[in-house]
Amino acid sequence: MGHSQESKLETHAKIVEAAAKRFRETGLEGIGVADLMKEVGLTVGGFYKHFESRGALVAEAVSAMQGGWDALFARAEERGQAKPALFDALVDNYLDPAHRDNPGEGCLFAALSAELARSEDAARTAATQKLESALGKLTKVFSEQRAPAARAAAIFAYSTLIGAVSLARATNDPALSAEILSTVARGLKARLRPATAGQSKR
Amino acid sequence: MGHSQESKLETHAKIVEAAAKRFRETGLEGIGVADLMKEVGLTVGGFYKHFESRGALVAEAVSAMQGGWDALFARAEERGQAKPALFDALVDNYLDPAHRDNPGEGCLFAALSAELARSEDAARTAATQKLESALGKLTKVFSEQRAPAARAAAIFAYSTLIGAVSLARATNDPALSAEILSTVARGLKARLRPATAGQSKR
DNA sequence: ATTATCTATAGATCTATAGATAATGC
DNA sequence: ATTATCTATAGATCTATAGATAATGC
Repeated sequence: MGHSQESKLETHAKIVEAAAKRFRETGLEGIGVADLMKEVGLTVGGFYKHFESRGALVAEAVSAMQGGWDALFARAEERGQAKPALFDALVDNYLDPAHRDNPGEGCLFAALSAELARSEDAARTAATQKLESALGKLTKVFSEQRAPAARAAAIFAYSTLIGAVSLARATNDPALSAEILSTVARGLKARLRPATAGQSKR
Repeated sequence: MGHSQESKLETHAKIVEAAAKRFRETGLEGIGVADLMKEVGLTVGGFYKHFESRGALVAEAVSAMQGGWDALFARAEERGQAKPALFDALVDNYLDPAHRDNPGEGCLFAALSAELARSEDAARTAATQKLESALGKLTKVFSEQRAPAARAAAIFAYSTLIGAVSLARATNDPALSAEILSTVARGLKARLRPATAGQSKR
């Protein structure tokens, strides 16, 4: 039995992390409180000292779900990477088979949109914040356009990405799944890649 | 107690219809066998004379799920509607708030992709057939292009539609939800609407 | 003394099966 | 006689709570 208040905070964070991964893998109802606690090396009984209810954990876990984009944005910033190259990197990363095959570390929306639609408001509010945050970042990639056009491009591209991974995961035909990912990657780059600043043709 | 063999077929079909609706509304695990039977006016016990397991019903229900597109394709055929007008009708219908708000009668993939990814092969195979069928119809809308380009356009547009409705359902911010639907509808028409045959500009 | 975690369990599910009942259809 | 459906229930979940245990921290 661990006991310090500091270790309780660590425990809390570990439960949330495990839930953030497993919920994306198994769905929001695909794993029970007991199994989540076991994954962190604890037992059921302690759970309700950390969360008011299972639903409270769902909301916290949604807030904690990070896809792989943050690193790409950070790297682009650091290297002074141009917008078109960043856009390509985001698309390639999102539509990589590795993302399709590892929902536990992947995009919240590709994994959980449908269940979020049926969830308590706390979880949906957390998801909405994640969505606005992702759209905000993506909008900057299109900043050579006027603000409304840039936001529209972000919403359009994000929808396309999420739909493609959703379909690629749903089918059990590997060829079709691969075709969806590669086709949509090509399509997004051909149709939505931002122009380099001051560049009107490529 | 109804008993004839003919009425058994009717009963079977009613169970599948109810499941096709309720699974899209509540998720594949959101309603139990007992409640599904109750919805058709029957009790649990009879279920396993109709289906070998709950999973067998899931697969049959997936096969039975029809979105609203068939009617639009039929009407276009009948009226000799041009491709661009049909494309616009498909987009507007799919991205209508009524579709977002009524998953039970809507697109299989917007409602169940993530759960299908975790389902038994029977259900995923049924879903794959539905997907190929939808892509096949949509590919014809782009038939003024060469075959590979038309199929690519269909995959791209379908992904975008599914992602948009997924996001519009997930958020609990009504303004954002409406913005996603209208933005993606405008974007698809601007970027992917097929040209009328023989028409190089609009 | 407080509290983070443990064991144990109540109460509410849900799938699947067993055996009874009452129509169908030979 | 067969069988479509019914009632009842076994066995396996899962959420949440009660009460015990053993460190922490005043």
